[in-house]
Amino acid sequence: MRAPATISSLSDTQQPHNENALASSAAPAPSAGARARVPERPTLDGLEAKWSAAWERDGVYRFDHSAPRERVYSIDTPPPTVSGSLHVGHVFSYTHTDTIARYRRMRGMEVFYPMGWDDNGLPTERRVQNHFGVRCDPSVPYDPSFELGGRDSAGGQGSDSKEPVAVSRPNFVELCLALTESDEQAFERLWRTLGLSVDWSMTYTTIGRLAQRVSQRSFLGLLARGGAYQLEAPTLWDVDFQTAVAQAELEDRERPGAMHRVRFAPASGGSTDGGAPRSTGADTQEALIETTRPELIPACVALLAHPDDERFTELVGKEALTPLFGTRVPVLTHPLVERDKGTGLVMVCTFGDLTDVTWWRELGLPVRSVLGPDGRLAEVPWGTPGWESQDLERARAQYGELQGRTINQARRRIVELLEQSGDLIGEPQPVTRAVKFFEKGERPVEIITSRQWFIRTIEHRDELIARGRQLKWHPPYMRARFDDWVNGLTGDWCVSRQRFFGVPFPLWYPIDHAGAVLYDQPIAALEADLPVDPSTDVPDGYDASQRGQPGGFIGDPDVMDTWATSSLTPQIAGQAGEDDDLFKKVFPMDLRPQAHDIIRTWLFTTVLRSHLDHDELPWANAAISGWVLDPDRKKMSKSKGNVVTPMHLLEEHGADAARYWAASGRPGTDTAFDPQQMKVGRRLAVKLLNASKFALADLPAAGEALTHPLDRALIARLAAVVADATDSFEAYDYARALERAESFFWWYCDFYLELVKGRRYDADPHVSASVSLALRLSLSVFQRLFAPFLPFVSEEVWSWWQDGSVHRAPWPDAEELRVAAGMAPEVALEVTADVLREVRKAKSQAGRPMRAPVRRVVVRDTAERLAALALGEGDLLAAGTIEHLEPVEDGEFAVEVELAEESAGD
RNA sequence: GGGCGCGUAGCUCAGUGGGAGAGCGCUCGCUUCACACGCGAGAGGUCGCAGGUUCGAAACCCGCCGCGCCCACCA
Repeated sequence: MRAPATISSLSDTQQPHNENALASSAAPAPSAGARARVPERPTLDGLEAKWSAAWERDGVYRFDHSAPRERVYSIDTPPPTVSGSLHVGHVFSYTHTDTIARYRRMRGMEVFYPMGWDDNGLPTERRVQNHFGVRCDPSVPYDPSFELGGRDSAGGQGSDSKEPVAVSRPNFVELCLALTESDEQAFERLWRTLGLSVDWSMTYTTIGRLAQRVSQRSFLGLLARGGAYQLEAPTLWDVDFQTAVAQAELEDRERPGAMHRVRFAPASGGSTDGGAPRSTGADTQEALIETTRPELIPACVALLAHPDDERFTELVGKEALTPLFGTRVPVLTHPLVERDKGTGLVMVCTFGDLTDVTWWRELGLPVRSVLGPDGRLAEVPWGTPGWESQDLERARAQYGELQGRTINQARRRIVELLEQSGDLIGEPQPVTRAVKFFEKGERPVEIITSRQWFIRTIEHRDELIARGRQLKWHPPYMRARFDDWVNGLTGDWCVSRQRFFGVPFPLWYPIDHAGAVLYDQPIAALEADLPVDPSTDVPDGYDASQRGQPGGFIGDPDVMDTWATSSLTPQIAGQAGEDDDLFKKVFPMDLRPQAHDIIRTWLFTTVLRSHLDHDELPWANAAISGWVLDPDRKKMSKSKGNVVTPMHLLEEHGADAARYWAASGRPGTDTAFDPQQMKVGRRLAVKLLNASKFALADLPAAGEALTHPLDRALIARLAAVVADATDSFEAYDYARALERAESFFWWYCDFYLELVKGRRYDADPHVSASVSLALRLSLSVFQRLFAPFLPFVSEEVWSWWQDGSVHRAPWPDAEELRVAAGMAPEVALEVTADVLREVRKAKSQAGRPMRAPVRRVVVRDTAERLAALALGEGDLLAAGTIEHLEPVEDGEFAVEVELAEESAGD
């Protein structure tokens, strides 16, 4: 520990960038006696442009690859979806992360803080299709000289009448890349204006070659270890995008529907296959079911009752006939059937919902599929096995009324048919029920049987729960959402998508001499060839002419789920398998910042992939930010029309002010969008300018030590604030760190600065020496405390008197301040401020100016506080323009103020 | 149906066992030599409701009400 006298030696500790920054954290004096360069009229205008250019030029945020592992703090930055629009939510959450990054950097860490752009996936495809008027057709060969036909912007010709132009997948991907590039530039401009301390030399994209190599390499590894498999199975399917989707991508939406009560006639003559229990003869009990999806009646494969439901004991074991189609279906039991729902009897279709899949699987029911991938009822082979009917002609005729129609059209039609046949009992009852949608889709998801790739997930459930406990969550209660999700998983992760702008599966399949594709014998790409696009690249041992030919090969047509790439952001940013030295330094990462709505997707899948590939957590900490709500407490969204353009926000209020608002939102908490808070932030920034100007302009020489009791008390209180802010940052509570620094700073300006003005302007250097030192120390601390939040104004005021960037200056150290303060009489500052407040009140209530002279002040207080008051008496008399101070010992604090006559002085 | 979070001044929020607070807004006053993007002062609250623990509850426990979010096999 240092003695107070050594403070003066701190004047030479000013360091060039962060060299061994942990060694010392107080840097109060301007370098080598140079006078501070304080502008005549300090302003916030133009600071964003000035300092973001300077930071870029000086490489202030450049990651030092030579730093040892122990000094690296790595951040798994969320790559924003660039084809989406920018909104204030981005400003909000990215600011949170940036304050943490800046704090760690000032703590002497080399911060690995890359930016990524999430440009693959459906949102980009949709924009490209509309923007360029094209459609991707993987069967079209690549055209290297493909030019856009003037379909975009200026031309205008044909944009309304023409069919979309079919282009190859590589050409389509080129168009996606072209369009996302301009989006990415807009994002980068915003981030730079906001002051994110990102190292822009490490930017990646989720469709880039690096991301593709890492994704394909990871997939091939899983495949080789048996962690990935393909299966022909019922899959969640979006009929608009015509692709499989994953459980994690579903959301519920309330939709109006109708409940239909439908009659199934008993099947006479018993079962068609001899094994099943036979009807005992003349039973005539009808089976009534209720359904919201009558259009799936032709896909019905069974009726189910609860095993204990006595109402159906007669029926169970027999068969019923589907109305209209006359297909025999067995009546069975299953414990998942709820007796009090509907009629107690439920129709199982292939497939109406996920429960149907469960029943189908567990009861070994056949598949009778009517829905095509385009969401229309497909042609079905009546009369072939599985499509029998009591009356084939009628079945064909009735089904003909439905075939080719969309689900909704078919539903309307079949209700009419059921009415006509008398199988609809009563009127359909309107109901509102939750329906599962693909989160980006516009029609409910269906379940369709198809061949897809899966990553094994379910069997790792317990390990994943354990990983969740290992991870430090900020705030801690967010872990519950992870646990909920993992415990609720019902199937492995389907990662294949029947789309184009994504990472292709690095696989081909042989075609046998009869022309059949051998899906169970995939040909994996060679590691050295990654990334590959199997739609244009040729597997080892084949040549291009064999594509699609008997004895040749065919490429896997699918791309990976966007989360299959995003789940590897730590590996992509850290260049796993590309730059092992870098990867070892940054992985596992220190921090994953993200919003709470994608815990089940991004956070979960990243934990899973890291667990499968590296057998460890991808990061030590997860900091979960909330959302930005509009003043009505609803989530801000484009569709509600309440989105404020972030760039406009930064221009109007200034980046520091916007950051102040963002940083006031506590971790994990949804926060209302509030321009008022930005005005408050701007005031704080202006205050820092002006307080710095006061403290630094023409400041008399600093002394060796803090000799005045009020100065020592101030530094002691400051030490406590630094300790509090530091503890808060260590707990990832940037909002608390800001709040502590801010409230003390306002107190400092209102009381301390006013109290010491007399000594600060005193011509006698013996009088001004201590306060000069205190002002330097305190200003230096405040400028650094605010640096993570208000990087622009902090850098500005720091530059007036210090070399190097404040953002590479050491974070203030509470212990050093305590040592400098020595045995500080903190109560002296308290009681002096208490009396000053009373004097101000008296002047205010008398309507007099603050400099109005005071003849006499009587202070009643305890002996202890009066003794402390004596220590600050000189400053108090000057600040309050008081002639006489009269202490009276008394238990109760009370102040009498006698103002001088108004006419006399003025 | 299950879970998580929230409910404190008109607004945005801090406060987790012992004086009910901050900022904004509002009212009044002050051209004070860092700052009028300022300074000073003031008004304003049965801390969602009801019980319990405790000498003492805004805080801890139980129940209820309201809001938000997540999850669920929602026929």
